[in-house]
This record gives sequence, C-alpha cells and structure tokens, in this order.
Amino acid sequence: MRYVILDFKEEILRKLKDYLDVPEQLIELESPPKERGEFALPCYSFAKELKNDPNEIAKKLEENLEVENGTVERAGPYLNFKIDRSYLFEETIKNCLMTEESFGRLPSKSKKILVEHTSANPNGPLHVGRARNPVIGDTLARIYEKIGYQIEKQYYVNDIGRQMAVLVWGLINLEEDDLAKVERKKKDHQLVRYYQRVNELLEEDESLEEEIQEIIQSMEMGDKETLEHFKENAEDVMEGIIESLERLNIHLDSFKNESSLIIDGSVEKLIEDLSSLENVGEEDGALYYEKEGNKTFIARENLTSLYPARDLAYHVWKAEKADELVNILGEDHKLHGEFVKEALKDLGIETIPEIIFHSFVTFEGKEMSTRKGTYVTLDDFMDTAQKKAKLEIEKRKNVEPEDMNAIAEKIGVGAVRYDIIKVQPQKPIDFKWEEALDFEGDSAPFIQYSYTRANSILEKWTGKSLDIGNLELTDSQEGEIKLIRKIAEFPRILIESGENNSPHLLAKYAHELAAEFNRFYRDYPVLHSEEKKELRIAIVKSFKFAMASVMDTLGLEKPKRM
RNA sequence: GGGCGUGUGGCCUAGUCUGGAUAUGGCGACAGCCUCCUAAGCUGUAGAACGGGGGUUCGAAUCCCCCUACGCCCGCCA
Repeated sequence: MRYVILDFKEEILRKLKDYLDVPEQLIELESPPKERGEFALPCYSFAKELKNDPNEIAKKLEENLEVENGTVERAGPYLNFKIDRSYLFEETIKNCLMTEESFGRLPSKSKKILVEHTSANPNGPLHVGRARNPVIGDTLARIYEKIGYQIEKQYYVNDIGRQMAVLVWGLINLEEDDLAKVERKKKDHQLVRYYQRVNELLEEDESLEEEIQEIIQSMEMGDKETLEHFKENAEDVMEGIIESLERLNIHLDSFKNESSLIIDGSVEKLIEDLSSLENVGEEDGALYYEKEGNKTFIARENLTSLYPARDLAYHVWKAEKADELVNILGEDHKLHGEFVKEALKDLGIETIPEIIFHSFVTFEGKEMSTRKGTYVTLDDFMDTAQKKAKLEIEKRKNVEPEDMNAIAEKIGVGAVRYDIIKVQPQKPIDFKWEEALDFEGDSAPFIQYSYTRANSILEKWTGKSLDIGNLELTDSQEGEIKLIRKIAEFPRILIESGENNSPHLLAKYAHELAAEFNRFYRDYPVLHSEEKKELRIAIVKSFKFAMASVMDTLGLEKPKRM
C-alpha cells in the first residue's frame, strides 16, 4: 500500500528538514493552485529565522533541492513541488488496478477506536434532525476504518429516565382511541404517539407529573415489574430505530443499555468514587460536581442517580473497551461533554473521549421536536427520496423494471446520507424538501451517476482482461491526467478528513472526483477510440475502483445503472 | 448576565485549526451543447473585497480585541 502522493510528501518534508536549518514546525506544505503541482512551500514563515528574503531562500532551495520523480520550481517566494505527470499517471493506474475497490486503504493499525453515535432516546422514530448524528458517526467510523483503525460502533441506549417514564405511563393508561392515527406499522412510529399524547396531557393536568415521578422512583429503586416495562418499550422502539438505520446503511456493532449500569451497581460505585473528590459538594442532600463555577448534579437528595452520573459510569466502563473513544453529540451536550471529560480526569481515567458536536437541523426554519411531533421522520425522508428517484429512473429507461425499486432505494438513501454529510458538523442545517430532493449538482445521484457511466463503458467493453505490464501509459492527455491526479488525492483526503473529524471534506472530494470523470467522459471517447482504447479502459477502471472505495467510505450504494 | 458555536455572491456551501500566490463548488438566472460510451451530464456569462469596527503582520476570510445577528447551553430533565 504505497501511494505516490503520500510518498512524495514524505520525501519533500524529509529533504526540506534536512536542508533547512529551522525548527521543524515552521516547515508547512500547502496545496498550490492546481497546475503548479501537488505541494507548495511558502518561504515566508522561516525567512526571519534565516534572516533572508523569502525570494532568495526560494531561489536557493530551487537550486539545491531535487526530488525523485518530480520537479521543484520556484514562483516568487513559493516553491512548488510537482510529481512527474507520467510517473503519477502510471503509478496511480497500476495501484488502482491492483488494489481495486480497496484503493485508498492504509495499513491497519492495532489501535481500536470506539465510536459512540446516535444514542437517541428510544421514545420514538428518528427524525431528520436526529439522523445527522448517525450519519456523521457512521461516516467517520468508515473513514477511521479505511485509515486502518479497529472500529467498534456503539449505541448507548437511554432506556431509563423521565422520557421513558412518560412513555410507560402512556402505555399503561391510554387506549388506541386516545391517540392520533398513524399509517406506518413500525413500532417506533406507533409508540411515539403515546409519548406525544402524554406530553399533551401533562400540559393540561399537573397532577399527572406525580404519577410520572412515581414510575421513575419505582424504576430507580429497582422494581422488577417497572424495569420490565421500561425494557420492553425501549426494545420495541429500538427495533424501529435500528431498522431505519440499517436502511441508511448504518450498522451498529454493539448496544449498551443505561439501565444495565444501575442494575450491575456501577452507577452506585461511581457516585461513591466521586464523593471522595474535592470538587464534589452537597446541597440539601443532593450531590453535585463543580468545575469553574458550573455545578452538575449527579445524585438526588434520595441519592438516586441523575443522567450525568450514569453517563459518566458509562464512560468509565467504555474506557476499558478501546484505546480511543469518539462520541458524536448534539451541540446541546457541550457543557455535559466538558463535565464528562473533567470528571473522568479527576477520577484518574486516561481514556478521555474526543467529542464531535453537531449543530441542530431545523425544518423549513422551524425546530423539530419529537415531543410535539413537529418533524419529518427519517423514514418519510427516505421514502420520499426513493419515490423521487424512481420517477427519475422511469424517465430515463436505462433500468430493467424488475431492478427499479432496488436501484431507486440505493439512490434515494444515498441522497439522504449525502445531503446530511456534505455540510460540516458544526454548521446548522435547515432542511428543505426541495433542496434535499435535488438530484443534480452537489448530490449523491451526481456521484452515483458518474459511477454508472464508468460501469456502463466497462460492461460494453468486449476486450479481454487488461495486461497491466504491457499497457502503453506514456501518451496521456491533459484531461486523462487530471482525472488520474484527482484519484491519486484520495488517500490524502482520507487522512485529512479523519484527522480533523471532517467527513464533509470527503463528500466534497467525491463530488470533485465525479465532476472530473464527467469531463473526461465528455472529452475522451473510450470504446470509439482505436489506438487508445486499452489505455482509456484502464483509466475508466481505475476511476471505477477509486470511486467505489470513496462511495463505500461515504456509505453510498453503488448502482450499476440508473 | 455568562459560556460555546455559527455569519462567505439572490440562496446553499469549501477554505478558518496550521495567515500567503487570481476565495471552492452547487442551486437559481442568462447563453449554448445529445446522428457519438446514460444530458441525474458538460461549456460559457453575470454575481462575493468573506456580519461590522479596530488591532497584530511584509501579508488577514483565516490570529487578537470590541460590537452585532442567529442557534445551543447555564435543571435534584435527559
């Protein structure tokens, strides 16, 4: 697994560090404008250090540096490093044809990362806002995996707590007639109606709150029947949530129930451990953890646990399960995240989670709320996208009728994932049907379409297998090189998006790669060219493998036609 | 009141961490491209001095300070 672009960068850095007598961190490579090469070194940063004019330094470097299979060229105070085009072209094609759909994968590491994502309360179906978390988590996990880490994807099931007590009360006391009608049979859609109705009733009748509290109490005191109620309902809703996630191509490796931490005594033990800390105080019998003026209550006056304590117990447990922890959380958990990190440190635990926060998703400018029922469910979003995709497919007549539904599903679901992942996590998203269902431009169908075009050429190609050794790879043209160069960038993008927890960069790359292929497709006939047919088949194949790898990493399905 | 985040052409968005060479791409608009491998495509035109102000610097969308708009948080809820 050698990638020319990574090797090239390594070589440049090594030689620069060797040659320049300046602190290493001053040597930063950046990306120059497209045609100048792969890497650039602005010579300003260390000009002071060397007491010399950046232009002069660049001049000297240009004269004295040589790189294998590439050139060093000065442009004012910049030094541009360009890989020899034919070398880049040849090596990348060979690499793609050899590694096939695992192109871009880096050597596997022994380090294990546990990614916690979704962890939505099991009181109703996921809505579009809640879907942001799993899409970010799953995509990041796929990126880490491709970079070589061992991955476990975990869902923390908040199967106890007030929100579940509300649902439990509803199931005990309400009849089907009390509820709004819902067509979908999935249990998450069915059960959420109880949750929503009870919340309505709570606004009218305050005495209800007492009954809810009673349920919470008996649950926390470990009442078997109540706990059983909680467990059953949580499981039913989870069944629906998991089904939706699976449809989105998101598969969890493990689930951890919040209740298990109470049942096995680890919450109780944790509260004991915390009590001995200096920054844990007491107020009317209730316990709180205090840091920088922020009080976080961890136990009630009756010493039953609160969510922060339970989540902390979960992290203590998790710390043993992996080398690194990554959590995906909504921005409303920022303060809570700080609490978890600080408290873990105080407890002497070294595996502190890295937390990726994402902003909320609004729907046409309005808040989405499970409680109020003001949302677009993920299931509806996927259904609508699938239907729209089907209409588009029908227009084009490229697909056999019996494959129609399956392909529409791949396109619809891909569109949903891509629509969510293409925006950087910390930015708010306002969900609009029209934009989400736009299958042109910066969208998953655009990417999938480029893939089917490549696939279609390869299907029609009647030649035998390519003989890589005998391929004439020297006489390449500009657009061909551009495409291959874009392909070669993949490992670099993969590392960048993984290191910075920026899955949106990979989405952007996928779009650029597809666009580059579409230009190649327009400019260079493959099957209709005589002398260059084999070479172009090799290019198309390379693209197909690279794009397959990119799409897998984004969790997008790969339709053969559309 | 305090904390965190966000503000880039009419709309959406990349770049901000790690300051640097003409600010990325999409939607929409306008003008074009299917006797040729799927036009969910491609080309061109118009459109942004990067929320406002100050500062640091040879150089600021990027760093610092102030202000402003919006979101989130500051519960013996989760």
